[in-house]
Amino acid sequence: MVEPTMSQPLSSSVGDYLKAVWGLAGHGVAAPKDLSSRLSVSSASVTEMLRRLQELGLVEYERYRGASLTEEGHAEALRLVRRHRLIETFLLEHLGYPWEEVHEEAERLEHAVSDNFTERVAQLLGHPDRDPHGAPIPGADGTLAREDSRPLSGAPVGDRVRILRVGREDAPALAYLEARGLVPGRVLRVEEVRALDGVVTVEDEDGVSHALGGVLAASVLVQGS
Amino acid sequence: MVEPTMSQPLSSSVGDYLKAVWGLAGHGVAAPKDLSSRLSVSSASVTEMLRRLQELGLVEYERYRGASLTEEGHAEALRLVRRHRLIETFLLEHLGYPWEEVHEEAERLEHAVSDNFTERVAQLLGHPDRDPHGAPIPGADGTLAREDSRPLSGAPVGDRVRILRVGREDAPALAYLEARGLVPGRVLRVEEVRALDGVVTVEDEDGVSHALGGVLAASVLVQGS
DNA sequence: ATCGTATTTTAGGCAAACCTAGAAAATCTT
DNA sequence: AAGATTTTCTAGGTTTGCCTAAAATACGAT
Ligand SMILES: [Mn+2]
Ligand SMILES: [Mn+2]
Ligand SMILES: [Mn+2]
Ligand SMILES: [Mn+2]
Repeated sequence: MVEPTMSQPLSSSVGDYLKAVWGLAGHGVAAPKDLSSRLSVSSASVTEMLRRLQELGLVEYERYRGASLTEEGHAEALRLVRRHRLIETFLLEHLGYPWEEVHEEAERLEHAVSDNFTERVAQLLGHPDRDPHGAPIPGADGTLAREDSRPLSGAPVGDRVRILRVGREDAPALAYLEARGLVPGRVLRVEEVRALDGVVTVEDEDGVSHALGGVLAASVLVQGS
Repeated sequence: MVEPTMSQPLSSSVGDYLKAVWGLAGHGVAAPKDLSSRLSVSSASVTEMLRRLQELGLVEYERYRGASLTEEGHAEALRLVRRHRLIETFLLEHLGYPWEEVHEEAERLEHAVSDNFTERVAQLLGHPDRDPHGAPIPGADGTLAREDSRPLSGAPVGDRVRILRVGREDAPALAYLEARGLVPGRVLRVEEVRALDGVVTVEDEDGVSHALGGVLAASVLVQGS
């Protein structure tokens, strides 16, 4: 089913656009505005690139609407996401990087490593299925495990939940969460979800309470414990 | 003494040009023709880039003669060489890459990794002073150990010598040498250096003889055992 | 010293990614 | 249904890094 158009390797810009479309919309349509702000690039640049990506057969693009990934584009995006997440795991586990620093390095390395490198790292790591932030690592065959989690901000008060994943990649937020032990695997009890301002208060296993703003709480993904 | 012009990071092209000047001439002057063939780039491109490198303060360039590295350019070249050689060592020792495949991967990764990454790898490896091909690894402070070796092609017949380094980076030659165990550390006895065609015959520790063409023998660097 | 060859530079182009400014289209508000 | 606002596209421009073809320079050999 996949076109055999294995021409030249794609540039890092192209790759980052594909990842952005995937991250924003999955199989759906990503709006130029959202791509522009996610990639920190002018909307003129987005328009231009989307046209090129369509030319390359990587997205389906409709003017004034946005772009969705073709099968080929989707496969390429997932391949990059796999690399990114494996590299993050490697940096943390083998090079001793702090949790909040792995993302930036991976963002560059994902474009420079070969498939050979990627698979050797996967093997070294024992083929993990989640990265240090709890995000699932796509398989080498392009499959991605279904996610079964809800944002902490929508958890019922009183519930015991386990952090499955942290859907953030900016260093300050990650450093803050790690300092409080709010990392994947941690079990919490939901004390309060305040309607007024969205602040969520939780108690961790050591009896310590943490209050998280609505936006931050929404990026902490949990599953019923 | 080093200018504090720590502006934006240099591109991989710029880095590869600097490494090429260094590899061809060290502190001396590298000719455009040699850069052109080493980098597989037209001479017009070389002229253009040398002008830019001068503009950036990385080389001193004289028309129709070539370019030599400034202090800053030299430092940058050595920094890349350090990365390259550490990465090669890491690929071999920790990811199980075959000897002849490490160079190509390192050639790309050297431009994508951070100093942080590099120094963490150095630590993981125990701060090695030679890479898998026997080439010395520059220190983080920009120092490079003096080399005390001679080409095998110029060794006196009858001498016992130890391979210190293999000055080649193309996969076929490396694969050939490794298949015969002609790698750094191996001790050989020089049986014949034929004036006629430069072919060098050596006997290894297991009593096996090897005949190497003049060009290949010149790239095998040895020291008196 | 001059000729012929090799090397280097110049001139002119091209593609990838970015940008700003302004026009056009879509969407939200009243 | 306008009008105002937001979003997107178009037009035109820049930088980096490469190219080919042709002119200029340097060098080696008679
Ligand atoms: Mn990440
Ligand atoms: Mn990236
Ligand atoms: Mn190498
Ligand atoms: Mn390189």
